[in-house]
Parts: sequence; structure tokens; C-alpha cells
Amino acid sequence: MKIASWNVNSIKQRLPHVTGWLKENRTDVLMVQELKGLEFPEMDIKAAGYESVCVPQKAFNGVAIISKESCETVLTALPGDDSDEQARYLEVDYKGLRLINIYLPNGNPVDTEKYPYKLAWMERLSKRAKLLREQTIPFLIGGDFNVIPEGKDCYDPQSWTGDALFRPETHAAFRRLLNLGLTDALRIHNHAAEQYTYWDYQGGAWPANKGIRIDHFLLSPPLADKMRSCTIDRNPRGQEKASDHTPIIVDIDWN
DNA sequence: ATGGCCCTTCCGAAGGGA
Repeated sequence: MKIASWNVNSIKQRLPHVTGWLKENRTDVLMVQELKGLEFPEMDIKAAGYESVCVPQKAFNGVAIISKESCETVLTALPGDDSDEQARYLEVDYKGLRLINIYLPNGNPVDTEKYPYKLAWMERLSKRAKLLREQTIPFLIGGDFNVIPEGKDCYDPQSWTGDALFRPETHAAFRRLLNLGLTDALRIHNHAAEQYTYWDYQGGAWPANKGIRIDHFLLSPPLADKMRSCTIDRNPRGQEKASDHTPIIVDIDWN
């Protein structure tokens, strides 16, 4: 089963990119983040041969899961804070697999309420993952984590010092997730540097390959055991009117 | 080179993203 994740930075702007990519790659599932609007082009996705379930929000955030067969929605918000109205979480069951699509808060600037919100969100995510582990439900968490796991996951570690994506507290929260027994899928087979999933629009970051790795798949133990491959498709980032992120794809020996 | 991003919303400018 092939499952992909892609922060599209507005589904309205990126619809042709998404349908074109699906046509070419035919993954079983595509998780998308940063829809940036209340309207979701369900019928266009349907015409491309895919079902979809969406958690939208006006102007900001928004996540959806696009899949060949229908998903069963389990949760449309991350538990742990009823006052949190940001559309950043979608959990579904797909063919006996629990799929969690996240758009984890950026957290910058760190001297505002945005950073504690990010850290609290990560703790809530850990709580959720811990519960699924205890229930021995096979699951994966995919999406835009807004976490640079290590120095080799960015072009210039020095320049990221103090940033919400790279702070010690962020790394600690990410490690707490991994310590539940989850595996960073890309790093199972690939330990090379420069495995980027995001390049800033500014300053010629893409042609200079000044990227960062912030889009991830975390696999629970049975899925890590069954993973065939995890790859990053750089092609979409080079297209006209590209998103600043590019897709990551995990292939699991499941069904 | 004197500057060099892209998206949203409500209408030229401001806020968010990372």
C-alpha cells in the first residue's frame, strides 16, 4: 500500500498539481495539508478516481485524506483541548490501518503564544499515539510536522538555532513521540543528508537546494516491519506555480 | 542591480507561513 503526504499550500492553487500527481503516481492514499480555505474540490478529486474526507478552515490550515476507497473517519480534531479550533488533524481507518494526517503548528515566533501552543499540541499528539500503542492498533502519523529532526536535515544548522522547528524543546517533544516506539520512515533505509521536503519560495532556495526535511511519516512497529520503501518525490517542487513542499511516499506491505 | 516569495482576505494592505 502506497501512502503519500504533501503540504499543497492552498488546494485551490494546487488542484491541477494534485490531480496530475495522482494520475501519474496512483498512490492508494494522499494526505494533504494547508488547504487554506473552506471549499474543497471533492468532485474534481472524484473525477480523478479518488474519494476524499476533509477538515477545512477559512483562510488557514486545513487537512484532507484522499484515497482510492472510502475511509472511515475516526477523529477530526486532536483530543486534549476543546478550545482548539484549528483544522490540523484527521484520523481515519483505511483497510484496517489507522492513518493520522497532521499539520503540526509552526510555532514561530518562539516568544509568542504560538510556541507553547506547538509544544502543547505535540504533547497531545504523544498522548494520542500512546493510547493507540496501548490498544495495539497499527497506525502511522504522516504530514507536515514543522520539525527538523537533526542538523543533517537542513542546509545550515547554525542558521536554524533558536527557531521553533529546531529548538531543543521541539527536538525533545519529537523524541518523546519516537520513544513510544514509532519510527521515522525515511530513516529506515536512507541516512543521507539533504533529504529535503521543503524549500522556501524566497532567495532562490530551490535552485540552490537550500531545503529542510519537515514532512514525515512515523510508523508504529508492525508497519515499520512491513515497510518496503520511503521516498521523496522532488519533481513537483520544480513545476510552475509549485507548492513550497514536495510529496513524501511510504510503501508498506499491507493488503 | 536599484531588489529579488506566495498564499489568504477584503480591496491596498496586512498577516501567516517556515
